[in-house]
Amino acid sequence: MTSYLSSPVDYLRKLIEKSTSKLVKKIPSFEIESKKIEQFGDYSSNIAFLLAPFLKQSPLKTAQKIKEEILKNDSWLEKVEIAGGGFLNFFFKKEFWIKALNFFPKIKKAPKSKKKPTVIIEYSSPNIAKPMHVGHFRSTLLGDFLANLYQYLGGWKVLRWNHLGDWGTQFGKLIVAYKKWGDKKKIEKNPISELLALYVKFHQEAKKNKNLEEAARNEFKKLEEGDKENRKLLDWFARESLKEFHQIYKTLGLKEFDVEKGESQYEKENIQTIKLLKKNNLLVESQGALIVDLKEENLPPALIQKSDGTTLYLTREISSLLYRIKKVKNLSRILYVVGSEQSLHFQQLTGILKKLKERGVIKNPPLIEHISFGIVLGANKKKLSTREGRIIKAQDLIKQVIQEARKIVNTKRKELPLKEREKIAQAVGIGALKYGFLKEGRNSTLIFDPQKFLSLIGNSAPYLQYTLVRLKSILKKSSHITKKEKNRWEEVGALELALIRKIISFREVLIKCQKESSSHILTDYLFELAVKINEFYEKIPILKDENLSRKKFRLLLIKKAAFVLEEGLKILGITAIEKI
RNA sequence: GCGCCUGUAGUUUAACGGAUAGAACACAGCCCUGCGGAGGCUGGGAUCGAGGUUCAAUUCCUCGCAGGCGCACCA
Repeated sequence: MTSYLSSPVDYLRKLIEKSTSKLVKKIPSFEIESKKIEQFGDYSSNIAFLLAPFLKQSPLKTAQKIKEEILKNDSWLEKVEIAGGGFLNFFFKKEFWIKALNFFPKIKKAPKSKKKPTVIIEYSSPNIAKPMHVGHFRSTLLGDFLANLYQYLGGWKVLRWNHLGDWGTQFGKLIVAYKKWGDKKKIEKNPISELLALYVKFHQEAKKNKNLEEAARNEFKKLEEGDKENRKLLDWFARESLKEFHQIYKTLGLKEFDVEKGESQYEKENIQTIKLLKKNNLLVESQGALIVDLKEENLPPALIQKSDGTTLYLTREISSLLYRIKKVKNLSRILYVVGSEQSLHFQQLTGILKKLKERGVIKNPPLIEHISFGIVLGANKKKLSTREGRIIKAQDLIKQVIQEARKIVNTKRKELPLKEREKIAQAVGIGALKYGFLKEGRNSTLIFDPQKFLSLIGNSAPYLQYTLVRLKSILKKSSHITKKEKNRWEEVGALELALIRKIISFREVLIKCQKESSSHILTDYLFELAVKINEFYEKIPILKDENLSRKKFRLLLIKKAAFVLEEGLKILGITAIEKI
């Protein structure tokens, strides 16, 4: 009944649909926008522009007609204006906004069904024996955010999946290097940097000694053929590396993964995969290797087995996909949060899945979606290469950001005990880092400048954290707010209205984030909300107000805004601290 | 060579084809007798180029220019 209170947009949409159904047979999909400029109303629609050609009238006249119909059907609008040659601008009554604020954030709960569809969100996926670097942040943070978002919005069983890179000829190189120059104790002490050093040394030596590459290929071949010694080494490398990765995840405050499974775990499945593809006449021999022809999909051929009989990245990806389809109940969607440089890879994977479906091998394949994002380049616009040591390690960056936050806390909050300052520095530093990645749309190439992530002012996590702390501080100092009290104060000003509008649209923003698999819509929204609320309490003293009902109303506003900020930060994975 | 992506203030960026292109940083000023100044307010400054489609183009199409990423035995 009151669901329109949580979504004015839905209300308007239905209203417009009802009001135009007499005018045309089929209503084209139209737009309802929340407007930032006050004179354009609370929301506006372009419906008249779209209907005008059907009615063979000017947009202006069409708008006039629609407006007449709307006024017959509606009871919540203060007025409807026509402007800009045919835009319909809607102004809600204040009464509506006050009711909506009291109602927020209640929503209609989706009926509880036992068979929730499962979504796998695959992200982070670091390579064993290599340091995690800034390139991994985009996947890791966006993936964690998406998983939080799906959980928050409900209706899904979410599986967080870490697909570890622990297979391939590079491990042949590492085994050669370890056998030649490795030191077990050193590695146990400092696993990844020691393993990386070995890897780098291999490449240096390989320039002089050409037999090394050959030896590496051999060691990897042995690994694929099940050599126990090499397998043991690989598993050990993996265990030691994971220790460090988990440390980073913990520092970043990520939720734990439900599944952490390396590429090396699909040996049996690889055999099955190749059998399956062969059986369905999908494999073709070409230059001694086995490929799937994807001309029908307008894609280059997909290499499945090398001429020496070993598998490739794509082969293991297919195996992993088939494994998930077999093991995960109600699997209906997989989001691969992986860089855009792999887009061909996922197109090929999709193409192969399609062919398997056409042949009836897989009946209800999940929707697989590559959530791609632009690569992260160094400040010199060059790719961050592990091999050449041209990377910014995750741990170093985290330390740097926390240090920056610590400096500020130490000067601004000298009076707090050390422990508390440290807690703040952590939350602020890591928050700023995460926010820095999440606030950007995911398509553009990110040129990574560490300085940028050290900024703790402006559109940043600390600004939001700071705002929230202040809001909470105001609420703490007030005792005039209870849940039961209704707000009767109705002389709401423009600032308050803008705030209510913003607060109410929280859920719409989240849904948009889900639809577009992007976090920047939420960060932008939270920032705008914070700016508005800062402006609000900067200009209007609340606690000193002698008009009690106005004061109560404003406190309610603060309370709801704080709620949105806190929930929003949680979904972003940023800690909302009590003190700052 | 082929394919995909990107081009917006000095910098980093936002805008399902919509009205006056929105921010942040930096820069120039202003506001501490105030619910926490990691704040608030004011100001200057931008759509790579040329065509086309449209009532309306940063957005769509074509051709350029510039950058990035892929393209068979790496992952």
